[in-house]
Amino acid sequence: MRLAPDSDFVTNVLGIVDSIPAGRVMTYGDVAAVLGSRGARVVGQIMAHYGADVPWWRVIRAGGHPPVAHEARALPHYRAEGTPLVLASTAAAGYRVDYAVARWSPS
DNA sequence: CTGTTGACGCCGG
DNA sequence: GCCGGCGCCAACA
Repeated sequence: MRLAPDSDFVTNVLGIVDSIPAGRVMTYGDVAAVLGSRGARVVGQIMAHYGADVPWWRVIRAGGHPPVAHEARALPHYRAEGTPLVLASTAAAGYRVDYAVARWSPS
């Protein structure tokens, strides 16, 4: 039951994500806000099915964590793009994006 | 129109 | 600072 690939909502979301410059990130909630909606979940759904064509790793959760099942997959991208990261005290705890610095707002 | 499903967000404990 | 619960929005059966 995925969202309509030809829907404006999907097109807008993918467009916004694609407009995020390297080294910057946006939360699902921010992307949804730009669309005038608070459907942060919907944005996640779109990313899950159609995010393959956009830099999905630049879209993170409000807490600064990458998608729950993709943190390891996104890390190399962040390192390559120079995205501000905050390594956890313990290596096992993983890492999180320095949202305060890497935050990006489309103009 | 109602129910179900999420790569989510915020608040309270 | 971590964990759990409730709320939101869009699309499909």
